[in-house]
Amino acid sequence: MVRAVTLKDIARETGVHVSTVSRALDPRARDSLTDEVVARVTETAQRLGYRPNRLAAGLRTKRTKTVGLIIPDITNPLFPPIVRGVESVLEPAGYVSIIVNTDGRRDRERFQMQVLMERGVDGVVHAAVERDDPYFDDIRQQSLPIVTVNRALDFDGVPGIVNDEAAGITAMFRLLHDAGHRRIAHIAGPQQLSTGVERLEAFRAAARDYGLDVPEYYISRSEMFVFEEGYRCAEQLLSLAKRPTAILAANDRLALGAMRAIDDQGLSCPEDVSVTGFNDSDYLELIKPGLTTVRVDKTGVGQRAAETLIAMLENPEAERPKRIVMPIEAVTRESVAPPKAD
Amino acid sequence: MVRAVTLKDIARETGVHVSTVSRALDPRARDSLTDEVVARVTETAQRLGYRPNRLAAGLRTKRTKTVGLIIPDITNPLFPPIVRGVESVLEPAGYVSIIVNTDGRRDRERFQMQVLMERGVDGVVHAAVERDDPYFDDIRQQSLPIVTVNRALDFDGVPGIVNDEAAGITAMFRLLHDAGHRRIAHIAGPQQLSTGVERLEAFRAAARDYGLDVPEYYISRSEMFVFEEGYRCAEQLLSLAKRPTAILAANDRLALGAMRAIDDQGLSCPEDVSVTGFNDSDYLELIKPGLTTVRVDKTGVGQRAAETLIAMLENPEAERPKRIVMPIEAVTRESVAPPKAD
DNA sequence: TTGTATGCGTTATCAC
DNA sequence: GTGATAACGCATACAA
Repeated sequence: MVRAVTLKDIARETGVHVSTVSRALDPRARDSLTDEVVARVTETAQRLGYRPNRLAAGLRTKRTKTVGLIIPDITNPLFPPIVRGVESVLEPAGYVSIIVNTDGRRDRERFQMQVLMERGVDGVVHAAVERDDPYFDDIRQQSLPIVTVNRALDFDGVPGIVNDEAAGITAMFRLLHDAGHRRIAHIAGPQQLSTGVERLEAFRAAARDYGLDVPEYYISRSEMFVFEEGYRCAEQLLSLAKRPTAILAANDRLALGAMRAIDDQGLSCPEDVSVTGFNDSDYLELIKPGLTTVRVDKTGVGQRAAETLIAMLENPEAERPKRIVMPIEAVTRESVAPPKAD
Repeated sequence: MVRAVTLKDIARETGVHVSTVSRALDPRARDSLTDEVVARVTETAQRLGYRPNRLAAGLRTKRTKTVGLIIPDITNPLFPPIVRGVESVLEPAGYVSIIVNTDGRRDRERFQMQVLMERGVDGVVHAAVERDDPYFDDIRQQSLPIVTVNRALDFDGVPGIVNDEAAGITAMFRLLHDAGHRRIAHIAGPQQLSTGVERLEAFRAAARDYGLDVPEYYISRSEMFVFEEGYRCAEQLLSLAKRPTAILAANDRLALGAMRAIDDQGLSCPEDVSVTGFNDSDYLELIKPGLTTVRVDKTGVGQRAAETLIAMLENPEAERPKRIVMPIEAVTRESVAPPKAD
């Protein structure tokens, strides 16, 4: 930190008291002062290059205009656009964010939450929640405002901005079914994440709606939303006697892993096996075959999350939304084709 | 912010004075106290779940254990690994970072720097500097410790962690030359960035070393390191009467744009035109043909930058390094092939 | 070895 | 309308 211009300096310079300077610089208190004083103070502040010390203000007011942003891993391409969305709303409102990574580990989640509390964050945008984080009870008791984004908690009380998982999965299922597929397998996401369970449930529901009886061995559960797990699960599915003709993966990274596995087995996508993803990650348009997937508005969820949090901060009494579901869009590329005749 | 346990609470509970509690919790002051008191205080702190208020401490000590991290745009895949590198070093040292995006705009750079100063950051890791930022003079006078990463300033006094641009470009040039190319063009990066100029200089030097006379019209200057600019510059180069057989691009995104342009002209890479990039962005292994490029240790530069900054913070008197150059590695994939016979 | 007093920069609550 | 004063939570120089 660095010696900076303070209210005291301006007070000395203008010949008024510090508290007057403080008022003159506060839009809400300004009108109790003479226009002349306000003008002199603001001019001097400008001239001296005054910048408020947020630490001191925060110490006094208990509001730091800082929010925590908890994400699993910034190198996962899903999150940078969410982060930008959050910040695009925070910045004009005068907030900054402190970003912390959990790497999907619960102990780190708790630890990082403590780190944020030490810094006196006004609230938290949480993009790394697991369905049943037990420590959330504590958090709620401390009444620290939290909004989850992309994922949701199993219980209410914490607003969550999520995507329309059901619509997305249904759209992918329909695409595959319409192309003629009847042996459709699912690579499910981790079941401790809301996205994992909801997409699996939606898959089952879609199958039911289409009157398709999907055997249990057509559902392969991944441990994490990563390429390697997609590869592993796809290998399993492809080795089945009754090989599926299509794989509906719970996200893009799983889908990419599956595509690689298909390739490595001497098969090809989409001729032998069709594949779909979820998220529409940024770089997907560059790969071949283009992955048919569900586009989610990553920036949008981030923005909504930030807006929701700020609303909670500026108006603590207002009723909090429970869950905001954002619309999705199906993106058709080349990874889906009709199944080969048997 | 939320009502938390303070030193005062612990003092009341243990029957000693606040200052004693403060000392007992400070490793450097601890040894001036009775073991018994230290034990009682730490036990109580533990039990009550005490967490220091960093704002108050920072207000008092002028050190917040917070650093600013200025980047152009977190959605540019080059930066997340750098950010992780920085944080992997900051976190164990008890620091957090406030990340701000400049979008490559100077006015935003200044503004964000102000934002960081208001927050009392101890120092800044700057990944978005332009070569001759004029306001850097001010900054240096304020003696706010700064380290640049990935890019460098033209003048000394601010340590910079950079990659070995010359070695990277030379390696790509050699690959192309060894494959038989003699008509090698360059898509240069923006010349207000150190990476842009240094890679262009290195290109010229390499050509000289290989006794190749590269005409000026084989050098196409991009305005930004983006796909679209790579496309535009490549179109220019491909429309030349004496079409180059290889394009050495100043980074991966320019290279990808060039590949698309080649494709759109009915040509193919690498059969008709070879292409190389720089950075080895994360998703490159997924695209076809695989891009031959320069791998830079993104996490590594981030780590070194954080280490350097922390060293400056903890030991302000020590001499500061001027420039740290990190080694690179050539990555050979499929985008380079011998030129077609004329 | 421990307690007392003070101040970091700001804002809020009093007076005048 | 403006000034004086206290307090936020902590760290430290000084006393005892």
